[in-house]
Amino acid sequence: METKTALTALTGLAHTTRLSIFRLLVPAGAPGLAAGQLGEALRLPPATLSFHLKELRHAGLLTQRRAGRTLYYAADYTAMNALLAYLTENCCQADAGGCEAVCAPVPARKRRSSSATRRPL
Amino acid sequence: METKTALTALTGLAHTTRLSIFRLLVPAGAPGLAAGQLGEALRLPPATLSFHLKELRHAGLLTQRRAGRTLYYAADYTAMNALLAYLTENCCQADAGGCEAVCAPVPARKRRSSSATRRPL
DNA sequence: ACCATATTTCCAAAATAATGGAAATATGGA
DNA sequence: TCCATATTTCCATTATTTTGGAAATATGGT
Repeated sequence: METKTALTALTGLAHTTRLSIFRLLVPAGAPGLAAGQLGEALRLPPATLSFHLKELRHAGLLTQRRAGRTLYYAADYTAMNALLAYLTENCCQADAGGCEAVCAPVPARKRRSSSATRRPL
Repeated sequence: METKTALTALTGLAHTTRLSIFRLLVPAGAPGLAAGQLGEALRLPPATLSFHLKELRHAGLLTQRRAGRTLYYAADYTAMNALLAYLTENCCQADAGGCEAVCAPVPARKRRSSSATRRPL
């Protein structure tokens, strides 16, 4: 992934409203949610919502699909994965302690709290 | 991880200069790099560099360590992991296709390009 | 053709973030 | 104490982003 791409993705997520939108869409999967549903859930004026949806879409984080009058937005998992990969690239190159402890994949048995048991999207 | 924390972390990374700094520090591991080294590598005026380092530090992404006159900065892997976990929380809840294909952990054998073979930091 | 709904685009005002020179602080050495 | 090096803080200027009302566009139903 190119730096510029990663940067737009990060900028996309670096805003309260947009992060909320994205996080509503992550569990929603491929069908996604209608713009209206998002607007109601987050209580946003249409223009504001639309602005942020465009932003996220241009950042490659959302896909758009029309069904009749309503536009459905869904999280783009592939883009998300690419971003995560970009951020963690070349981790653990240095051998000085502190890295390995955290870098090592979490053992399958005895999982820690959800925040520590990430798996690829 | 709290939304607010994730948001500061994302805002921290959502800037060319800061993303560059962070990515220089990721492979540098625990010893990190001196502010001066970063400034030289990125050709930044001291005030600008300092501004961004503070930003990253307040975002919890960097740790600071003094050795004599020089300040060393290092990437905070724990914070990074928490952020990644936060972003991917509740992935794959919906069963409609498109998610599983991407969500499934990459098979150990026959690894794809580096951008597809992320492992925890 | 006309009306209703869903959503977007336009745009100007308001808010927020970034830049870098100059002065200040911190540390170490002679 | 005095000087040099490393880095930060101060702060005014400049640049970028966000907001939301009003008007425009898109689609579907009658």
